[in-house]
Amino acid sequence: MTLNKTLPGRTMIKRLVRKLERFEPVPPNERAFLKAAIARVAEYDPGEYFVNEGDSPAESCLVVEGFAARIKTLPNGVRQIMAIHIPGDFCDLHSFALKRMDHGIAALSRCKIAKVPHAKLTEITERLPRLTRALWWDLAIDAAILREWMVGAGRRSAYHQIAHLLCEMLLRLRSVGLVEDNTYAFPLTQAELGDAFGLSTVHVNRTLQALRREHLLISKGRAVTIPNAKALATAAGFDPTYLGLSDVL
Amino acid sequence: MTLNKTLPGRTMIKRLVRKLERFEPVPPNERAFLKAAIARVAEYDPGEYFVNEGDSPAESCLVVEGFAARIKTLPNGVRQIMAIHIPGDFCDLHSFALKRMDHGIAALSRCKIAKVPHAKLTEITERLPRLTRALWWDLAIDAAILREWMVGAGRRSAYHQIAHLLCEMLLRLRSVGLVEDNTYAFPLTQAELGDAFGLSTVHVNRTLQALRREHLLISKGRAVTIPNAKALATAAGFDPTYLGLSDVL
DNA sequence: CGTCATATTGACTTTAGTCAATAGAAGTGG
DNA sequence: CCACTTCTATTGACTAAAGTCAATATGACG
Repeated sequence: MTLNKTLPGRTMIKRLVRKLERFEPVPPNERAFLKAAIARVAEYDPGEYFVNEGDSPAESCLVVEGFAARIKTLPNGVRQIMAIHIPGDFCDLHSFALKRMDHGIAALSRCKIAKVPHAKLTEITERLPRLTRALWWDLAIDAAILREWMVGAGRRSAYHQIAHLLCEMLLRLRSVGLVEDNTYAFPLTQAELGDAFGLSTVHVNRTLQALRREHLLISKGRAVTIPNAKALATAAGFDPTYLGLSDVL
Repeated sequence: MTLNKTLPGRTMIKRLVRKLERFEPVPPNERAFLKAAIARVAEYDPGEYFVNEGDSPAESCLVVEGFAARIKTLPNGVRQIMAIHIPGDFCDLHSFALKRMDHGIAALSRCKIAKVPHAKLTEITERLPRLTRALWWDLAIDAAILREWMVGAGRRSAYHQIAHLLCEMLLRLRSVGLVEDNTYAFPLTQAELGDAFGLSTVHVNRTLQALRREHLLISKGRAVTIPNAKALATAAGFDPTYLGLSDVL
């Protein structure tokens, strides 16, 4: 972990505010409060956990740069990725209510995480009801994404699940300005994709090959290109409503 | 649907308050506010939807009696149950932030549902920060349950998933006083259990038989008895931490 | 008593998992 | 720049969990 306390708060919360404003405008005083709420910023390497299962954290984590994941580890060592977080996401807003974390949070790529003390969140609920509701909305979207994943896990084939995630990431990343030419950074390994969907690495590999064969996906290195978003969405049975985005595909 | 406006608010919110107090005491004024927030109470028959996918509800639903489920239906008609709600649960607290419901809510047994206008929830965020945080905590527990289901869907066998759910329901129902002699009402059909886990009815049936054969489960009609909770929990790999209950198994 | 939903059983199929080997890529230190 | 290690991706052969289809039983209820 690397500490970095000198960056301006403004760029830190830019993407979060952009996201929250999909719900309601965030006036200058709330923006200022959020900016000032960041106690520190830390950097982590891929694979590094910055919140551990069982912890009782005193601060919540805001992703500023890079990708992070919420992960549960079963007694037998098998892992399940519960959520993938991108810049602008509060990855454990809920943790401020929980006594013990039921899952950990790890960096998927090198990433920069802003820490907001729970005391500041409490203060928001005391003094800034509008912002409280905006964060509530963010929690609700987070839960909606989780539900969509749940449907995938229960009812969709490996092929559909992976196609669906690629669509979801396209929209989420686009909404924070991280997609260019239908291309975005996507640092998950095939093993991690398997952990997200409860699939074996082998099966993930074969499914990705199928998607590439059908020209729905081009991947080079850790970046992904979606040549035909509409076709991918159709193949995936993807309906973006749950994301609370108004974006067209 | 049947309307019923005459019941005292007090018994309506008893179980909710009991639950919220696991987080923080709920003083009389907050209790009174909640009581008064109930605009009406409705009754529904098994299978009846009281919130539909795509709705923009103006009120949230508190389960007073009976079981309800949050359900997503895929274009091909396949259903996925996202959550099972019991008395004392707010089943769509999050809906007040969402513009469109990404899932519906249906009665699993005959049930009695108290309706709380979203305006009242907004008022809570304006005037009762403590209660706001308690509800936030409730949302967080809800999400934790969803995550645990997600792990099940991804990483547990049918056998473990079903055993796990039986443990979860035992604790949740006990925490609201609905378990007696290790026995509780459990109105889900085998088809509905399948919808919850993404399993076929046939496979659910065979799995239940296995659990009964091993004397981990006794079921008569719509009631379920867990003769040996510890053994079931071991078989299920069940760790109750995520429920935020201090109950011993 | 008949109807409808629910539960059970058997035979066969499919999806995805496991094991094991190989190939590529990225990163490190000399 | 190269040899070396290590992680990641790919392939093949075989297995197992769970699905599908179809028939039958059981139970609740008007």
